[in-house]
Amino acid sequence: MPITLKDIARRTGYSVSTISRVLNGVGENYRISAKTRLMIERIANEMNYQPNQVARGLRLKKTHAIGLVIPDISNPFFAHVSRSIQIGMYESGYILIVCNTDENQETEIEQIQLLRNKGVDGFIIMPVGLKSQHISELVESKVPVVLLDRCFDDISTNSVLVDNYNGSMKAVEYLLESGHRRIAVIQGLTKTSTNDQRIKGYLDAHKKYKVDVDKNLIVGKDYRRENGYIETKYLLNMKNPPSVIYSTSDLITLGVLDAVFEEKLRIPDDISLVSFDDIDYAPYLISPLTAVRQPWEIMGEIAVKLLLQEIKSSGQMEKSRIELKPTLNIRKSVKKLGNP
Amino acid sequence: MPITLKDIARRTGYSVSTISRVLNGVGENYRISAKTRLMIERIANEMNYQPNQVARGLRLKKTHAIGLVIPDISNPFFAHVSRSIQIGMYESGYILIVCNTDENQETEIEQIQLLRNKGVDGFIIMPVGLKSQHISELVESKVPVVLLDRCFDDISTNSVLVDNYNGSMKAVEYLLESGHRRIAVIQGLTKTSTNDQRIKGYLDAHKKYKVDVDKNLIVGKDYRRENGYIETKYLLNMKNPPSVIYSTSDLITLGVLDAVFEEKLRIPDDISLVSFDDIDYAPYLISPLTAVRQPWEIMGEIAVKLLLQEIKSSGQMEKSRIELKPTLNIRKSVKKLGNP
DNA sequence: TGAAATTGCGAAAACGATTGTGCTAATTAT
DNA sequence: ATAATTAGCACAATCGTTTTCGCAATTTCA
Repeated sequence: MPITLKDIARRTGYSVSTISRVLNGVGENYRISAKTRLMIERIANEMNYQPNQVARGLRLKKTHAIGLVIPDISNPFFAHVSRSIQIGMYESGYILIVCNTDENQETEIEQIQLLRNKGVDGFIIMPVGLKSQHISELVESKVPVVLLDRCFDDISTNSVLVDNYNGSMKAVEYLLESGHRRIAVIQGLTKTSTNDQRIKGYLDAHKKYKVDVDKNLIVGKDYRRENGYIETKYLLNMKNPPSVIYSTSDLITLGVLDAVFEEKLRIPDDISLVSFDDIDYAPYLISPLTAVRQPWEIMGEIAVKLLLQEIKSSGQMEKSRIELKPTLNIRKSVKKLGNP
Repeated sequence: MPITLKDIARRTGYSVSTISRVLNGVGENYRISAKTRLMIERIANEMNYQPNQVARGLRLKKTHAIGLVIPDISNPFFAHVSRSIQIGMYESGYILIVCNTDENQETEIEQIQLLRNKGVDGFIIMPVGLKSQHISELVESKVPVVLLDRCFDDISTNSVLVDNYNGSMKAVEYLLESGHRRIAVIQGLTKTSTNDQRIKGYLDAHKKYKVDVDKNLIVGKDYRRENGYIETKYLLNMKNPPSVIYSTSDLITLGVLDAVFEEKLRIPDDISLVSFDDIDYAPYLISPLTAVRQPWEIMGEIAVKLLLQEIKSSGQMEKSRIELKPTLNIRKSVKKLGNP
């Protein structure tokens, strides 16, 4: 049985309220004498008193817990961001309740509701991105929220993301400059801001270079490894296959590699590859992977900062949307073609 | 303002206790008439009542939250296990409070205490492994605990781990059979069960093959990438360098790769490499990596199962220690040497 | 018809903390 | 000497649930 204030009260002879005040350091305000204070503190220590945070949460309507909602913790991008968030939040005295939505919109809605009932003080959400109403309800209820990675244009929230449009554009421009003309792209979840921006970048880069886009080269529908595998199999077996595959996320890239190796093709000799999301192992892949890197740690740290501010200002803060620049790490997975 | 039982009571004219009983589905036991039940349920739905889990947690002394304590969520091994645990727990109605200890023993102790105060119903802990007293205190207090990955022999807890000894032995035997005689090993955190078993496997494999061990080839001290980097730099520049480096974890392997590439060496021509912990990208590394694979998902699922049982039996269950077999995935990072 | 049984529900005490208000004794002021 | 302060603390309400106990009204039974 854990020690409660009542136990200390019995032991010391003082009342529960006095104990509470002393242990909260507001004894002086209530004119608790120094002698009493010291004695209470000593006994509390002796008994190793640990405040029950559930009770405190009920009374104060603050749990010092925040909900972290992510699609998939085993995805390196999310894992790194999560770590950064965890550390920042813990330093500020918050703990993290982590939920995986598995890229399922309904699961996300359900989990957010559950977390609200648990009384979390705020949310950092990397949304699936298909629906936004449940999130705008949060915002309207003045629940502190920060969106990460994907965002919505129709609701005003704090959000942290990378400039997906420009990152994608840079990557595709690089491909075009390298002489590629048939550039396949494997999309992530369509109808999400992130994906649409990346595709827009892809299209606009083509436009800028006055290269026509073959719509058949725009494939894929979600962020799973299988999506990468299936679409790559399809692309590689086209009558007129692409010379390069642009994968829009690290898990997709893994599927692409599965298929490329199954087909016994070599990168970049037989097929070039570029990826949005740079993983730790990218430099050491069989063909060091050219990839767009998102600043993980920074994204996490900024999200933490925004959320803490939002909590402090209790929803009165004006929302900020922070967009970070991704960088293109050029390695060796893209073949230079002679100007065609 | 969220709706409370009191609000529904006012609206319906019934008492808080009646509302509570009806919404908990035990109305019949208390002879609440069908008419009343239906009416209360209807109104509760209309008002979109969501029970306050903090209050419920206080009253029931059950939060339906469990603490997941891991060294580092950005490590792929831990990330995969965590995902598996998250999914299993969520299915059973539990949410996860996740803490990163950063391989710091004191942080771990602190976080476990914090989680207890938060009233978690149980723990799944992947301990740092240097101290065990705080964990045995948990067990003595009948708090449900499952240890994962690393464990302690001196306390009796549920634990799930791989057979590190045999996994390590298999890997080193393979190296010896491949003709290697100077096998360097980069350790993880020393004095932890996991590491010590792996080193024991390393030593016993040598013994079995009657090969003397050069103690200078046993290096390293923790699981960080930097450790892999530094020790590899050291090993590669010895007067009599090893022909193969055995890295005991994926993060270390990353550091090894950093150093090997910096030295412009080729794998396996100039230096062979084998790793404990198989990562998703292993087959696609510049030299497809030979590695010991731990069954992530299964480890997570078993941990969940054990914890749920332990919670149900409220600490009366006999503890089980479940050891899984790792497998050696042989790829191409180890050079075959002619029998020396 | 009166006692016993049943129906249908409410009051109130927890759970463990925080906090506004109030009360008594000692001290100070007048 | 009496009134006014002040020091030092306790009471009790509160947060939103759950649950034990019980009570009045109705029905059943003899």
